Amino acid sequence: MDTTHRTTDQQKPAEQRRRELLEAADRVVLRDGPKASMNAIAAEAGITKPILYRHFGDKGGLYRALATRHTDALLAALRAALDAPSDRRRRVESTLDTYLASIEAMPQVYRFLMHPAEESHQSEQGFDVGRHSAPLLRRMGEELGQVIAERIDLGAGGEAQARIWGHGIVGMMHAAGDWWLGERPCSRAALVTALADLLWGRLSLADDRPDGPGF
Amino acid sequence: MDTTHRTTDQQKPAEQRRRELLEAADRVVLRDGPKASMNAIAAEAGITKPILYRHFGDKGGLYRALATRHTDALLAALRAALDAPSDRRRRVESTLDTYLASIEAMPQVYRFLMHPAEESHQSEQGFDVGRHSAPLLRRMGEELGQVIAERIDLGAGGEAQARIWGHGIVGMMHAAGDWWLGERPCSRAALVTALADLLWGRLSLADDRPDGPGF
DNA sequence: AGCAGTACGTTACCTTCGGTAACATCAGTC
DNA sequence: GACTGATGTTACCGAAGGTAACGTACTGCT
Repeated sequence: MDTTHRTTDQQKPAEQRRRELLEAADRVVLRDGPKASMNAIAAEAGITKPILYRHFGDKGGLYRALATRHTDALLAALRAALDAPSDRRRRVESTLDTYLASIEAMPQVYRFLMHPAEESHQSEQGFDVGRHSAPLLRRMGEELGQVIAERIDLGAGGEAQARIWGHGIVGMMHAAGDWWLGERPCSRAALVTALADLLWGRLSLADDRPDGPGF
Repeated sequence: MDTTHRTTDQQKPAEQRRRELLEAADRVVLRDGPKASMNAIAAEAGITKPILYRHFGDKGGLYRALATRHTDALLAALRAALDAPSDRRRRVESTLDTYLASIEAMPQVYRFLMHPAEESHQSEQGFDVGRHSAPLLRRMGEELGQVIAERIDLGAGGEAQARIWGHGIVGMMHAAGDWWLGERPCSRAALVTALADLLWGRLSLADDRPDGPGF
């Protein structure tokens, strides 16, 4: 009963502490890349491992908390772009550009979220991100599908179609963005235009090459 | 000099042995999922760890060899679908269906290739696949981009655009397929049609919902 | 004042895994 | 018969995730 007093007194510092730990983890991940170990994170936070485990349960818990911070921000930005008051094409381009700008702005975070042990030459035991990146993409796909279903009249079976498109478009965005971030073969604007063109059916409209059968 | 005799005598069994080991690894991966350990694979092959390391260098090497077997088959199937003698839409649908049929036929292999430690409740140290799934998607994206560039006349800057589209389409296919494989929300044919429709620009052609602004 | 509870923190340890060194064995060659 | 080279073994290392046991400071209660 009277524990409420104590707990409320402690809960604020607890949340605060949690935030500090997450920020420390963030710093380590940004510095050491995805091969950051629990020991390293604990050291950066000025504490030791068991505290991390008391706060986050296991490594997955820490990662989940860490990922949520970033993915929430990304999702909010995407929702804003999706809700902007302009025509459909512009909104698609704006959404694509928002996503690409985000991953361009924080490539370290992005790589951590999406690609586990990228540059670890020894003992490739990084954060097991493959298990968590999928949920992120799923979330984005589901949300986009929902937006499509809400906004566009696709007739019978439109909701199913909208979900498929949501996941498909997110996957397209993700794969193209990932490749682009690695090779930087063109400007962001060019990539956005090309992807929007693809979504706008230019693949079906382009002429065949004269020398061979059409694709 | 005369070592040639010996080496030729040994090289055939060596290749054979390698195949046996790969098949054993395959079995373990299919059975134990992605949490298969080198010890488990060696045990399944009836040998011990160091032999695996002599054959494949490190875990990445084993995985690469293992992945190559499957991805080569997949890529060959995709190439065949891409080269079929029919119109562009049919070929796109056929390629999508080939990919989806492949991952549907061997979901275990697919999950192993794409998702690391999916269902490991303890010590999530699986094959570090996130590092290798990307290269597979990259390869597919590059190949598709090349095919698009070869077959379709996209005017100036067409090659860059074709590469973007290649990676984008592969990403779309992959993400939608991954989601579909997990939830099975519809038939394969329906998924193929929906994705082909998306690629054919139906997103830009559909009407807005009457009650809200257009997407 | 003295006591119980609770969160914080540490050291020391366990297990598992990837990876390797050292040694043993059996084939064919000179 | 000694030599070479591949195949196989046992035993081990280091690093990682994760945990148990213990100590400590602060709190409110009696």
